[in-house]
Amino acid sequence: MAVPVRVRFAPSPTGHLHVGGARTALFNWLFARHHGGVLIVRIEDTDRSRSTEENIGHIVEALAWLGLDWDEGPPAAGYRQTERFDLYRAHAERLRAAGRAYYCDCPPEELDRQRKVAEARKETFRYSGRCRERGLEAGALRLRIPDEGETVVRDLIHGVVTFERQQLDDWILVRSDGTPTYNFCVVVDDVTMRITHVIRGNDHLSNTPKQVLCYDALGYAVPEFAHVSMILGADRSRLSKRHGATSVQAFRDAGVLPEAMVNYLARLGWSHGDQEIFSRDELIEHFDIKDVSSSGAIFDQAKLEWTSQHYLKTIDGARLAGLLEPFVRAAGLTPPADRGRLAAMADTLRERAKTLKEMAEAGRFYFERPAAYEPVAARTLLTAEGARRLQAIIARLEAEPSFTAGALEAIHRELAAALGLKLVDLAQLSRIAVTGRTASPPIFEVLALLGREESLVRLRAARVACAGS
RNA sequence: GGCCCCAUCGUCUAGAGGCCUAGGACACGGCCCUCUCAAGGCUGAAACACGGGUUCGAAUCCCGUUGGGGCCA
Repeated sequence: MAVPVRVRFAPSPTGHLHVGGARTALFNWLFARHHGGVLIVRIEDTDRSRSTEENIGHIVEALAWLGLDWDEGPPAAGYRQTERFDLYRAHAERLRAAGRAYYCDCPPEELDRQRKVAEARKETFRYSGRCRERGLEAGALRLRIPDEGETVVRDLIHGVVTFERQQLDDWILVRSDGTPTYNFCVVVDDVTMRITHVIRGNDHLSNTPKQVLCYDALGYAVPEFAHVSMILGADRSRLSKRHGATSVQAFRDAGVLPEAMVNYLARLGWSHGDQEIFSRDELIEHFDIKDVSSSGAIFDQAKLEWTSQHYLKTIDGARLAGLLEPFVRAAGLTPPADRGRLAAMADTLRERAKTLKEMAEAGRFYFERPAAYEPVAARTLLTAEGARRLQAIIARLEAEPSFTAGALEAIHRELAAALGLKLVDLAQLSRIAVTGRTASPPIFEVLALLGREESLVRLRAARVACAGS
């Protein structure tokens, strides 16, 4: 491998990290790691009005949460466009001195007028080139591009994409107020950072020929490009807030595991045979940019939840307990001080929840006594007869020395047989008494985890709550 | 409006001319398991946008149409 791979992820800090951005970052990261290359994070903050320090923090935090590390970039200095203006100015000057760029003082109103005329004639607007040979000393700096021929973009995902130069024009590198334009900054940055592969969103494909022309004018080799399709909402339009949660942070706060997010995002538009679940190492091993789909992909919340649940089911118990704890607190509950005990509780919950948030809610009864009983079930279960049955259960449990799930189940079974009932009759009674609900983890495990004392308190309370008692 | 990209089940996709009476996964239905709910197992329904070519043969190649998305401001 002659040239080491150098890729970059270049977010604009105008908001939280969007899942589309996260996927682009992931693909860059996977590409870099697969090839043993370097990933650079660059902050594109030239839009000062919308870029904030806070957002940079959010993006960095979200990347870290996803486990995507970078080799160059923040917090080191020099990786923000606002810190690189000297570089842009120097390159602009070089182009101007070499005659590859020239100043233009055409008033914007005139340009607008021409644009409207072109539009009315159903033509592509092109700058007339009026100032090309005027030798102006100031104004907006335009790139002089060849009039004829075509500019070809070789894309690793789309193949060869051809653009007629007739459709392109002498675009503005630096505005008359001295600020460099987006496309110019990107080229200068990618060149000076020695980027070998530009992996970015499909929305930039149309800008690429302009950039290629700029590389040419600067005398630099054009990098490889890979334009990744966009993530769409259910209506096939670009995924945005109105489609629901779109920021990585929102999914983190909902309690989706980072490995689930990474797995889901990787499989959205990329595949490796029929495999659905990939470990981080498998992703790195199998990832090939050529396998990335060229068509847009709809973000499917249901599949993300399935992926999330898969990881919840398989994650290490101790780690699960650690991750669950803040969600329990966020639900206004107090988790047990004993982490092992929390892990045991989480163990009974893990295949019943799609997110950590759901898990905390589903396990609410572990941390507090039921404040109420599910009304419909209470009406049929917590009756005078229910009270008698509860009393029978209580009597047996009071005498039971071994409070294990196995023993508790045996007790319920024996009692049911003795009373001429089915196990479900007593199990549901205990369940609503202890959890307040009709659905919960296996009730005997719940009782065992709660312990004799707490279980009995709740069973007695339910007996008292029975109608006619 | 011009240019560019895209098009296999509802969704993510496998498929790189014969292996396809189109496979997997999510979601959905049924059955089984079962103390509830889940999870799990089995199973069902569900797609090559349309029209032309090329070829002995096309989901796969070419052209067009339609539809969607993006860029330009």
